[in-house]
Amino acid sequence: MSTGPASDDTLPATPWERSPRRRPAARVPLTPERVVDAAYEVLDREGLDGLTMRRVAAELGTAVSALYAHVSSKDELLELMYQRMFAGLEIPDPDPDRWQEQIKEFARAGRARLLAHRDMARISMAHVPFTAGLLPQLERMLALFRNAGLPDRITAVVGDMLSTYLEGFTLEEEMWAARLAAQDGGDGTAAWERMRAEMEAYFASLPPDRFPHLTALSGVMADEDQDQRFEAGLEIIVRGLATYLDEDGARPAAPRGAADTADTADRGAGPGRTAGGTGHGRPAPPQD
Amino acid sequence: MSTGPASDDTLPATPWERSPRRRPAARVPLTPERVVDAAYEVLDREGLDGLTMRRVAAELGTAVSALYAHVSSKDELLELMYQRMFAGLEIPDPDPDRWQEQIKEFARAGRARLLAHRDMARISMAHVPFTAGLLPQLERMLALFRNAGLPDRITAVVGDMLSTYLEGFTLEEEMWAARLAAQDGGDGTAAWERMRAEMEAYFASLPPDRFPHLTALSGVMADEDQDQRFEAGLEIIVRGLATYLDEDGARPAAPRGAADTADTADRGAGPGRTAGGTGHGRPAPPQD
DNA sequence: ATATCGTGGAGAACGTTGTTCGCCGAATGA
DNA sequence: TCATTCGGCGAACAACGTTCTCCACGATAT
Repeated sequence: MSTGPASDDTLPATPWERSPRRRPAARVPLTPERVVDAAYEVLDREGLDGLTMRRVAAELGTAVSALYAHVSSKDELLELMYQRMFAGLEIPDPDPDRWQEQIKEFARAGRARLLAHRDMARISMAHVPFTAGLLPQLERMLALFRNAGLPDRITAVVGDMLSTYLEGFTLEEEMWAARLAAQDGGDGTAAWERMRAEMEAYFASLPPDRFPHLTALSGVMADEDQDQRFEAGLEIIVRGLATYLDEDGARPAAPRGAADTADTADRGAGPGRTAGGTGHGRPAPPQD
Repeated sequence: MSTGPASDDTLPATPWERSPRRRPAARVPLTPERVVDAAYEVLDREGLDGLTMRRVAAELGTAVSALYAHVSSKDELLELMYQRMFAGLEIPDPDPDRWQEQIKEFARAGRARLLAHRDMARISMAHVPFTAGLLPQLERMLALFRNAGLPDRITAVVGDMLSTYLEGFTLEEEMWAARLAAQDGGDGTAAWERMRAEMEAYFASLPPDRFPHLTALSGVMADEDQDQRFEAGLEIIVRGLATYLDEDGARPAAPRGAADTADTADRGAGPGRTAGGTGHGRPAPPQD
C-alpha cells in the first residue's frame, strides 16, 4: 500500500510467531460446513438482523471475501442453514392406530428444531419448504396421512398446512421473545410473567360496552403458556383431519394394522381425481 | 465529470415554470399518510426488497431526510403500512347459524387484503398481530367464536391460529409468485401452468420404490389452484372447531337465534378456567 | 534442490442501505 | 417590517453485500 501501516493491533503478527500458530488454524481449510457452523454461532449470539457476512468471517478469523469462495452469497448461506435444520429429522413409520399422535409428534419435533436456534423461524419462513433434500421427509409425511386413511385431496393439502402452522406459530413466538428481550434485558421467566400481567390488565381495562368479549376473556387471555397454545392449535387441526376419515368409503376411525407403506397402488386414484400437494395455482392478481 | 449538469430530465424545472406548478404540489404538506401512500406505490412497483426510503422520497419528489420528520424510521413506516392494511376491514355480526361460513368469509377477506399489495404477507408476518387499532376486529372475531358456542379455551387460541394460517399461506403464495416472476418475465398464467407441469413431471420421475406416495400423488400434486388449496385448509380448521361444539355442555351444532353479543356475562367463565388468547408463555430456551 | 504454477485467503474498494446533522428559505406572530 | 420557527434539502456517516486485485503458500515438474 502507498501509505503507512495502521496502528499496532491491526497489524498482522510477525512471521516467526504467525507461521507456527497458523499451522493448526490454517490446516482446517474452511469448508462450507464450517461457514455454516460459524453462521449459526453468530445467529444465536446476534440474531438474524446481526447475522452479517463480516461477523461470520470474524467468527472464523478470516476475511469476508474468503467466505465467498464457499457460499457464493448470503442467500445461499441462509439456504444451507435452512437445510441443516432438517438434517436427521426422522419421521416414524406410519402406525394407523396412532396417526394423530404421530402427526403431533412430528409437529413438536419441528417446533423444537425451529426453537433450537434464535430467529430460526424467520429463516425457515423465507424459504420454499420443499427442496430436494427434504423430499424423504415429505414422503414419510405423506405416508402418515395416507395410511391414516385420509383422502388424497386432504393429504396433499395438509403437509403445507402443518408446516405453515408450525412456522407461523414459532415465528410469532420468536417475535414476542425478541420484543421482550429488547424492552428489558431480563430474559428469564420474570419478564414473561410481567408482560402477561400487563396484557391481562390492559384487556381488562378496556370499556366493557365496546369490548364485551375481550374484557370477559381478559382474566384468562394470558393464562396458558406457549406449549399449551401450540398443543391446542395442533389438536384443532388433527380433529379437523379426523372428520375426513369416515368419508369416501375410507376406514371409519383408526382401524388396526391395515395399510402400510406398500399400499400406494391399491388406493392410487381414489374416488375420482385426487388433488394437489405442493402444486400451486396461478398467482392471484394484486387487487386495489 | 465532477461538474457539468446531468442530462435534461434530471434537471429541476426552471423557476418561472416550477413556481406556479409547485403551488398545488407544495401545498400538500407531506403528512404521514402521504408517505404511506408513496410507500405502497413503491412496494407494488419494486417489491419489499426494493422498498427503500430513498425510493419513497423520490416517489414524493422530496428529499430522504424529509421523510423522517413524519415517520421516524423505516420500521414505523412498515408499521403504518401494516395498520392501513386492516383499515375498514369489517367483521360481520355473529350469526350462530352461519358461523362456519362467517369464519371462512373473514379468512377470505383477509387473504384478499394480503394479496392486494405485493409482498404484503411478508410485512404482515413481521408484525405482532394485535395493535391497539386492531382491537375492534379482534373483539368481533371473539364474538363470532363465542357465539358459535366454542369453549373459551378454543376461542382464545383460534384467532391466532386463523391469522397464522392466513399469513403463512399467503406468504408461501407470494414466494412462489416471486420465484416465478424472477425466473422468467411471463407473469401470466402460462408460467404457472408450465411450473405445475414441471413439478408434476419431477415428482413422477422420482424412484417409486423410495417415494411410493410422492410418485403416486404426482399426477395430482399440481392439480388444484391456490384458491382451492386455501379453501381446503380452511375447511380442515373449521371442521376441527366444529368438533368442540358438543363438548362441555355447549350447544350441539348451530342452534337457532341463541346468543348475541350481549351473552358474555352468562357464559363468562365456562366449565372451569378459560384460556389464553394473545397471551404467550415463556420463550422456550434454545436447545442445541 | 530449485523453479514454476495454481489455489485460496487478505485487503481495499464500490455501490447501496438507514439514519443524522447543519443549513436555508419561506411562512407566521408581534 | 423584523424576528422566529419550522419543514425540507443536501451532505455525510457507518454498516451492509459483493467484487476486484494481489500475494503467500503448498504442490508439481525439472
